[in-house]
Amino acid sequence: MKKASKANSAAERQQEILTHLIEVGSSSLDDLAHRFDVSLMTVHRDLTTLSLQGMVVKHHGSVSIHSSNVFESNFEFRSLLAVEEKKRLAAVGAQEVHSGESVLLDDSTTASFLAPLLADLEPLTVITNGLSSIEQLKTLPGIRLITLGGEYYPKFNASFGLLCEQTIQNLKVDIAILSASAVDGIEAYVQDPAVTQIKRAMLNAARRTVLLVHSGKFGKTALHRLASLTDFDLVLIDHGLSPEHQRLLEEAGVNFRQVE
Amino acid sequence: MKKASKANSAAERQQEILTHLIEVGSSSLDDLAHRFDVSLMTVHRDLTTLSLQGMVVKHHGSVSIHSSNVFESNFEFRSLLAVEEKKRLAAVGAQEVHSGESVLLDDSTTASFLAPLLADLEPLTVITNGLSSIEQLKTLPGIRLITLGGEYYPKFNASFGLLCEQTIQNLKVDIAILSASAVDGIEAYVQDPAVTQIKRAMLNAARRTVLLVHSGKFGKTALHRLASLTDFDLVLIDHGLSPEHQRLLEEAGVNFRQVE
DNA sequence: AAAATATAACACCAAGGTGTTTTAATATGA
DNA sequence: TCATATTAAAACACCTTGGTGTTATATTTT
Repeated sequence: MKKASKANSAAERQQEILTHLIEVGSSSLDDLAHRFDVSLMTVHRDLTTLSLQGMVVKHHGSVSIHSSNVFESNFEFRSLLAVEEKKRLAAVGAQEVHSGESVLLDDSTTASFLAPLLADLEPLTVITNGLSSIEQLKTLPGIRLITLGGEYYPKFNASFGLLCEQTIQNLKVDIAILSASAVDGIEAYVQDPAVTQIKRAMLNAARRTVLLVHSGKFGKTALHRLASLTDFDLVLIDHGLSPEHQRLLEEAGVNFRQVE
Repeated sequence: MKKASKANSAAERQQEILTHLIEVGSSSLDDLAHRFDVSLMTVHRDLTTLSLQGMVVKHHGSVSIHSSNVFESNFEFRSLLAVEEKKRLAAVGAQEVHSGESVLLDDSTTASFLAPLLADLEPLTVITNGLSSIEQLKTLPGIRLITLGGEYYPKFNASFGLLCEQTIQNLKVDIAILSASAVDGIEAYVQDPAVTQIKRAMLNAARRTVLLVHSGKFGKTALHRLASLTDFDLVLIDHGLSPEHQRLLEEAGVNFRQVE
């Protein structure tokens, strides 16, 4: 069991509690107090804060994460999942980008982890519709940032729609780095039609395409098919991929690499 | 002389000190200590903080603002000037917007003050290229937010360029609310060509147009002519406008109003 | 009604911010 | 160049604030 690291601030502990709750679904207050080594009162206070933010729901003596469908696809929610794996994927993905190139990043959390790693590669042109990436890139000197506009979706913290698609159609970039919601067989899937539309446009606008995908997304499916893995020039996956899936990819001729 | 209002936090006082320094250019540490009613030591500490941020430069016994040309046109810099007047202008400007309409906001600091005031007017569609406005609007429920993409300019914390212009040309909105860098006679001027281009496109895309302009900008000029004040359906100015300018506007038939 | 859980009230503690005093560094004038 | 005055920095103590735990009171469950 992961020992709860000593939180040095209230906000941090609340984040840790939330992460823990996402993993286990729900918990008793007693257990949380013991696990994070604070009093019951403090747990109460933390959970009240989290529930005011709409992150959890309190019952009598227990809490559970607030898992409406809406929430589960929230940017804030997704950004808490498998953070370490995504960061490693992003780190390896960043190595595919070379100084002087133009890079297209999608709205995924994985891409937003990649953004700050591009600082060293200046001069560089980065194009993205993700607000999180934009916020990080705007502070980096030497990076030319092109923002993609469109209709803003809070669920993804990014802009989509016709306006966005048309803009992308006017671009041609060196490399596009995307993620996907699910992979079944050698097909990549995405939940939302608006997101699918933009990712497709991005793929068409790039000379090289890279897919970053967490192994936990394999064997699942989502509503919209984005592309085959063979359509990508490179697919990066973390080390948790099952042997069957590995064999499948090899047989299909997918150019993939497992990081670490 | 404006009495320095009691700051309730260190960061706030540092902001106030910076604002003061922007107004007066430079000052002795003694004067600052007296003016803000703190000890010399605290002034030292505040100024060290500000100089580490590159905002001011310390000399022996005095400070001056770090006024490179770059800095003077920075978004952060401009956003400190005449904050109160701009907020009042924004408040009155917000009254021109009606529930259910579509609103175009430019990249100005004045417009960014207007953004949070739109929360009550839902349902509402807001379209802007200013990151500051976007950040504020994205948290408001009931507001449909359309972001305008393009090449990001750190100087204005917003996106401009051909991509942005083309996007705007595909839009038609109820009302556009803009600001300008300077007004000479009845002509409104803007410093930067990229900004001018986008503001012009915004004017063309709107049925009603409103200009928010601080009285301190009258009698000055800037590189690019944006439009005549008569081209705007309404011009809002704070109460500091000189009688000569008032007469000039009246004679020219400008539909203007002085707030408060 | 009794047990369990939630909230409120209060006291305590740690951290950051401030002022005073002391010491170091820098500028000024002969 | 040196002595002196002025300013900067360091050290320390005080105060305020936000966070925490304990105890007491209220609420909910069973």
